Amino acid sequence: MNEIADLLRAKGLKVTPQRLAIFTFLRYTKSHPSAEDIYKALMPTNPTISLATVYKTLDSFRSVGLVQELSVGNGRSNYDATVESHPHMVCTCCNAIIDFDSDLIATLREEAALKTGFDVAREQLIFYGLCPACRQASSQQDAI
Amino acid sequence: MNEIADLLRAKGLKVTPQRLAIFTFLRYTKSHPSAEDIYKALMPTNPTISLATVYKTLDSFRSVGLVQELSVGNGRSNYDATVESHPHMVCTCCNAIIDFDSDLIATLREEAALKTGFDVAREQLIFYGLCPACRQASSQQDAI
DNA sequence: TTCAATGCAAAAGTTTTGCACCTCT
DNA sequence: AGAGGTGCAAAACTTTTGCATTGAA
Repeated sequence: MNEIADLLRAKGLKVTPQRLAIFTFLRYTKSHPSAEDIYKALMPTNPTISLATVYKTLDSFRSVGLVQELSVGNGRSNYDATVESHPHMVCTCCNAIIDFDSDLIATLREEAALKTGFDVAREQLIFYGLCPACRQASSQQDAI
Repeated sequence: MNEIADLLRAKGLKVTPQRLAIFTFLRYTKSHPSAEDIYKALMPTNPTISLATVYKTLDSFRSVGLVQELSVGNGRSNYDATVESHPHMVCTCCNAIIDFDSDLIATLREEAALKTGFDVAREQLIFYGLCPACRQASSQQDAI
């Protein structure tokens, strides 16, 4: 009946209202929220949730492979319920983080293993630039 | 005469003993140190240096393009005096960070721009895995 | 001389931890 | 009933900031 509860149970995690809320939120957003973003988003509907629980839960999820933790260099972690390896694009103006796909990842990973001698387990490919909206805003700014 | 002093001056930065020490250290290490690593490494020879100065200096260096700041997900920033875009390999066991090169970066960056519509300015490509030494150590561990 | 850099201490921000209580299984 | 999860407060860590002093140009 409850798909998300089954997913948690399948990973050996107890099903709690907090975990359901956090995972459901992450599953249905594309915003790559931080722990605090998640906490604030869930406050209205889950008034007793605590930030510490959000952190602990995200760590549990990460260690069983239900979410991916990103370090885009903003001093905090951002979370993504899409766990398949994929690159991210970060807007240096509005801080948006968006997903995209690339067929080059496998090749790059092989090259990395070959050139370094490491066993490569995963990767984090992050691109930085201006999103279309911010580019337009800044070019209008230039025209003033 | 002093190549590094000239480099700083060329970027419009005042030349101070602290800046010379920090940049020289970064230039001649391959270890991708954190601010605190740098502070500790310079303490013996520069007993009055402060951690705040290290942070401020690294930020100055970064903003004029003398160093690159990395976020490999260990909760702090690591610094690299090689500013050309290149991927990094991180050992999840001993935390070593090593550089390597790839000709695929330009292609990947083009693909990123095309697929997302962003103006891409830079990227950070980080691979995680086991270095040869740690792999050997862990396989010996397995054999016990 | 002037303006920027330094160093100290305090503050800010994120994440972790200890512990008592609660609740899934 | 028992193992594990939650929530609170405190602590730990990294980084930033304010400000008086120092030092480079």
